[in-house]
Amino acid sequence: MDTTAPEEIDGEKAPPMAPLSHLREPPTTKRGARTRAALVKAARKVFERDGYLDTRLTDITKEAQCAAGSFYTYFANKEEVLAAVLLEAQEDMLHPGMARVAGTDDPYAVLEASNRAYLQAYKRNAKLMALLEQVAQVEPEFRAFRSLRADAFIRRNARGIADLQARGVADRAVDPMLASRALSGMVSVMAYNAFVLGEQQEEGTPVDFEELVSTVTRLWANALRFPGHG
Amino acid sequence: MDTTAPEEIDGEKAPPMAPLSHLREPPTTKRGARTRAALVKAARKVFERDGYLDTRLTDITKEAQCAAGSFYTYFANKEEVLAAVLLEAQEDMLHPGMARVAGTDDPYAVLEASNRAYLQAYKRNAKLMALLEQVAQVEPEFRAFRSLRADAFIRRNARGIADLQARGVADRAVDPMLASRALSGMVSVMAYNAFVLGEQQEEGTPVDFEELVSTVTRLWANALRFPGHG
Amino acid sequence: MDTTAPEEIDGEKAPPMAPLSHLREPPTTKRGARTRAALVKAARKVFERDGYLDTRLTDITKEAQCAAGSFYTYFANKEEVLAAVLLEAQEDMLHPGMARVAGTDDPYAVLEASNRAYLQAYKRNAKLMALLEQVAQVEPEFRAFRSLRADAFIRRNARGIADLQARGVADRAVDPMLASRALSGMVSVMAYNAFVLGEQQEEGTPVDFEELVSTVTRLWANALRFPGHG
Amino acid sequence: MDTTAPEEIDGEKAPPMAPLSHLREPPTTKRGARTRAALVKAARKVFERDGYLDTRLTDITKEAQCAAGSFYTYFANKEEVLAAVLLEAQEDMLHPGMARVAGTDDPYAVLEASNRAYLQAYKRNAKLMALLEQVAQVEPEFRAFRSLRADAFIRRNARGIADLQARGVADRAVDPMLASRALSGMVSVMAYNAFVLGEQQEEGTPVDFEELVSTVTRLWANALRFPGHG
DNA sequence: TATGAATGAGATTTCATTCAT
DNA sequence: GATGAATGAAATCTCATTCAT
Repeated sequence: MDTTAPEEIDGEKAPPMAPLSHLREPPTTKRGARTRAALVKAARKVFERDGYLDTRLTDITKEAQCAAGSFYTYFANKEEVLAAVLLEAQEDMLHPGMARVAGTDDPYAVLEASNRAYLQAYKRNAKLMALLEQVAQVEPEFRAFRSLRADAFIRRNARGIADLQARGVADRAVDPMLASRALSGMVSVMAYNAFVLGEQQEEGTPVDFEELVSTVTRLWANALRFPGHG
Repeated sequence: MDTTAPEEIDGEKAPPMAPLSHLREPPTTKRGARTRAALVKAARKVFERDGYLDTRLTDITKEAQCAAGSFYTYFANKEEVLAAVLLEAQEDMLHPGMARVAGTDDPYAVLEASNRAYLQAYKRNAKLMALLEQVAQVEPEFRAFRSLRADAFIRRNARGIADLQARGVADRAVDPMLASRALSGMVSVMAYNAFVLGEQQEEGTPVDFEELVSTVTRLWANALRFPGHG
Repeated sequence: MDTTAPEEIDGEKAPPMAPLSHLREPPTTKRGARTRAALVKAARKVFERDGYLDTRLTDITKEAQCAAGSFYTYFANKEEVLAAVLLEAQEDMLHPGMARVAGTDDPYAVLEASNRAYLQAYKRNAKLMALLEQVAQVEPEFRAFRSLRADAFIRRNARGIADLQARGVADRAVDPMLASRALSGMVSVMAYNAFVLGEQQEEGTPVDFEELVSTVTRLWANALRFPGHG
Repeated sequence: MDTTAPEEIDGEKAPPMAPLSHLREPPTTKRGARTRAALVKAARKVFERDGYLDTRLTDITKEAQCAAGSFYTYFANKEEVLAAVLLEAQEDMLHPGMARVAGTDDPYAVLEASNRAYLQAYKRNAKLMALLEQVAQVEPEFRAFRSLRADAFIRRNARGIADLQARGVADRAVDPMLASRALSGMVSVMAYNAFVLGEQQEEGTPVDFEELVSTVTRLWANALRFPGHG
């Protein structure tokens, strides 16, 4: 949707992951760094496999092939490893290789590219998104993080909508922020259904990716009354 | 959106709550019925207050003013009480006092009434919806129930969309089912954000209910290219 | 020393064991009462045998022949059982079958009887006193209890000293409270050395009980300049 | 009380701190000596601040600004550092800059000077005395050390009492050793109450130091029936 | 049916001590 | 000697579920 680098949207580079930054000092030695990395990697794997709640700390240390006590050298509890996991993944989750469509200004093309990029990123990180949804239901800290991530997209898209309204391309009757909430939400539910729920239940027709992209794009464009795509 | 009784949508009366029907025989004595009812009522209260995961069985029995052991006379575990709770509430959650707009066939008016009814029902049962979202993340059984509920709306709306397409009122370029998924999803996210998340965090502007209704209705109508609302 | 019932010393019946009264509801059933009693009894035994610090909760439940979890039906932690143990024993520890010497008003005889009673009670409860000394070093709550107990005696004896001063029998040059602190302290150290330390180290001459009584009594009487015992 | 150098009291120079002498070879290098000294100093500080039991080895090494592992180069465990700490302090604790009252032989004046010196030393080392009391409840090794220290004073004072009895100044009816135990104990309890407990609880009237000295001295003198101080 | 105490598996967490660098 | 991460044996505490009364 938008064509600016995400950091510049609000005119400032927001501190990312504010709610999750209770992290302690990074290890000083190489060995320490290795162990910590092994723990984070193991945590991600186990979380994605078993879910946050069913994961016991020892599952993580077992997977990381270290002693139970070693966990506490780097993290105070399950929440903290999860924060580390998300911190490592957030770059890819938040900035989905932006939608700069070469050589065009066509709003529809830009919108489609934006949606495609979002959905690709969602798909790529589907397991982590599933995890985030689960954790957000359980730990307020991560509920805040989920909101943060959602808001990043919503604001970006709101800015895009406002631009198009200014250019006379989008319906001026709707509040850009509210419309963005609704339409961004629409895309994210579709993504959740397709890539999270769609995977869990083997049955059912998996939606075709391109059909997904084109459907949400068309609905979005129509909703804002882009001209000429009748 | 639709104008038919919900049960007839698919041409058959689907067994509601299929995933939740592991319930045992109802109590035979009056006393038993009273105890069971007290437990279900207490469970709903405690679940809504503390969340599913943080609720201990003894919290429920304490609230119901009966002994811990009595619980097992009626339910095998926490899941079963929750099923009972949802079963009692599902009527209101599924059939939001339908949108039969007296004396009009105006698709826009019907759509708006439908959305208003949906959002009102969501708001009315917001705590239960929050609970359902939480539980769906944790117990596959209830994930299925959540899907069931969502699908009921989606199918209903898909039928509505197909009707409008047949009448030439809605854009025929989109698949009615896919469009319904997207647009129904859009409305439900908005509801979740407004009535579940909006309540949890005291800060922030609570969205005005009528603005919510009109925004989602306008976007929906536009997305399907209803004529004449330019 | 004094001849009044201890409760009346301060003109009011002080709430005994104030610092230790975090006890929860007593069990309702007979079975519960039995289990609780078994736990308290077992706790006393194990505490006296192994010391407070080296006692694990499971040692207590093992001794009481019940499951580890049952402990928490009655007590929140080790401190609480200890409080219960001390509560049960406090009567005997605080009111050592008072020194009412029949048919005499002889201050020396009264003093001696008082000291004998004190030392007998100390000896009788020597293991518990040892425990209390240990715990007082570790848990502030019990430090307060120890002080409470000590103060009960000190105030009682201060009252006795003041009486004797009024009757012209005791040296008026000393502050009764300060003198009582010193002399009561003297007796309690002797008791601690004899009955706590004396037992722990098998070697060494165990002091003769009557010699102990007569020595502290003589020193006490002299210190206050009782007349006529030259 | 006594007028002889402490080492000569028993006619022999007793090996001081016998129970604590499991110490290993002193470090050979300067660097080693420095590290060891830092550890002992840190240990004293942390022990006095947090108590023996609540002190973790890493608290000490952190305070000493060295690595956890370095601790084991010099000490086998917590007990050993404590022994080192006490060893360094024992000189001042045992030989309180003796009471040689210039130009007088007045037993009362000597006694008072002796008590003042003892109480001053106690006050000076109050935190260490508190520590010693705590540790004595927990580690038999240090219980023995505490006894050793107490006995040093008791024997010294017993010798003094015997001298005075020989000179006809003190009551011959009491056993000098037993009397010394009682009276020395009296002084030490007062010191403990004033300087250890008195500090812990901010409330309450702190006893005036000189009043303390004069009270215990008067009671002590009276107890032994020093003549002429009526 | 109702009661409420008893059970015990299982998860988290601490920290003295070891050991590779 | 010094470092600081790794180890793993405890110990506490929770709570769903059972069961005797």
